[in-house]
Amino acid sequence: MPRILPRSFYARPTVDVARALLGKLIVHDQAEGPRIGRIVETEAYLGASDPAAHAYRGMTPRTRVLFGPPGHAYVYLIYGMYHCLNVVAEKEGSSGCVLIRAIEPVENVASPGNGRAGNGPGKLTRALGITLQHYGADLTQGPLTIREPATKSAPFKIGVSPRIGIREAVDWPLRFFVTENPHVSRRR
DNA sequence: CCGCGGATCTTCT
DNA sequence: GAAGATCCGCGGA
Repeated sequence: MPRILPRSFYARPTVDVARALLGKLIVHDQAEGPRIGRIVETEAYLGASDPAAHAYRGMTPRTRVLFGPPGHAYVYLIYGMYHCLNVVAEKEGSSGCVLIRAIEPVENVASPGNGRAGNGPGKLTRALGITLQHYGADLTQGPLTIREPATKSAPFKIGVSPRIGIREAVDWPLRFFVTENPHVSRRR
């Protein structure tokens, strides 16, 4: 099995984690077998210094996990309908996190109908079976982990752009994606 | 192709 | 009580 990323991977600046997560594998073990997707798009949310971040206004019941140790999952429900998966970064006490915005299907990730399965933050959680029950899950052990691919993937270029769907700090270049990958989310 | 609105509900004010 | 780190389908051009 591919190697699980250690907690030290997440205990560094949020932007570094957001870039380093590109190409890594999200593995969700299920009874029927592991669902696996390759991360191809991320966004960095910097915490206390970032007006677009959920943690910007301080700790609430929802954002509690953001202030804890790195390498845990921050899952929340958006628009009453979709879940979004974030990875807690920085050392404990800081509240930076990385939103996973798109995956490339690798294993057991079904495409519904004609659309793609993982090209959007709400769609990839549905494809991987991630829900609020994964709030706070430790990504270095247990059924939900992030891993280094077993076989080295081909080198790729990282594209940078402003983040999508936010009202504050709209120009900050904190979205990162694998260039020319068809599973990156569509432009607005 | 583009823009608009509806779905749906938790969270915080 | 309103807004929200979304997505899809509809209608018009």
